[in-house]
Amino acid sequence: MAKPSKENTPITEHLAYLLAQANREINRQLELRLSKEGVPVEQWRILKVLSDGNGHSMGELADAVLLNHPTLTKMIDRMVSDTLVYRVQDPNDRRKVLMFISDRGKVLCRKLNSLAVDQEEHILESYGDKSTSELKRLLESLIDSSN
Amino acid sequence: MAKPSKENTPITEHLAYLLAQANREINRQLELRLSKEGVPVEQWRILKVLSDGNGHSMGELADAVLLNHPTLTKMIDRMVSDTLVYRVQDPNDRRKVLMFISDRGKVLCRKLNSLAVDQEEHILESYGDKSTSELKRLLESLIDSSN
DNA sequence: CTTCAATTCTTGAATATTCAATATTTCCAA
DNA sequence: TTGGAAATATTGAATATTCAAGAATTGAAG
Repeated sequence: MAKPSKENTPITEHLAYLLAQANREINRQLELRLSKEGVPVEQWRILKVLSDGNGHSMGELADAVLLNHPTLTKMIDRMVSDTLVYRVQDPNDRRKVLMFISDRGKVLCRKLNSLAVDQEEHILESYGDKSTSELKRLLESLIDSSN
Repeated sequence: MAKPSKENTPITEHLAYLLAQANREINRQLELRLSKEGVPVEQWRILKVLSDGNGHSMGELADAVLLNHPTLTKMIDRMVSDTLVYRVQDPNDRRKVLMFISDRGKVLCRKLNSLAVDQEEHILESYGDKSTSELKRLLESLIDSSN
């Protein structure tokens, strides 16, 4: 009996591939909902992070919304033009810029949240309560174990 | 007691966000390994799909490797320049192009496979056998339930 | 103090991706 | 048959992302 080799495992069985595929699909669905308000997923994430009302530096934001710095800077430029967020120089460390959400941003964020909740509920229905929370748990622990 | 509302759930608890985060992290690690051979993850996927020796049309490939058509076309152009793959017009349907892997592509693919296996083994170690297979199972079923 | 390395953010050029339009071939209904 | 709609792949322009470099500020060692 030959020693089992993983070297020609089909791509569809790799964890990296399954994650990419699931992410792509769920993201596509979310995009579809949020497009009702003409907002890309990343902007919703930004608004959501800022909606705690506190100032967040660009670096902090970039980490939180999974974008690298230059991409975030350019996206924020657009959102500032749309008056969804605004910049304030950090008084304690003038290298930093603190981002805040505007009133207009808050209103938009609420609409987007409810569209996103719709999606989560749709997933819960078709995929099941139990599977969803179990999947979330496993993903969190995978992320933890990767640091 | 207020009715529990999901509308201000932190972003980190959304399934879409957890998937994006996990995908980003695992993909980053894989990228790092494959960069030893200077090959992007998508090219490895392409080689892997083609390494069954059969011809695959561009549409089929695009689905399999999670790229849209124009992006794939341009990536394939590069891989043809590198003589990793080659195009053949499908004799049965001349709208289609069949992609094949070259000998050079096969050699490279074997090296890449073993780098990828390294990663999967690293995940198994730090994350555990049980969690990994359970996560894979749940991801597969999520993908299924999304179609 | 002063100098120099580290941190933070932005910019511009290079690169990659996407959208819409095009070309080719096949399919099918009239 | 044939004429038009559908399927397949590519192209080019518009857009977005990334990489490397730069500007400003802080921190800290000498």
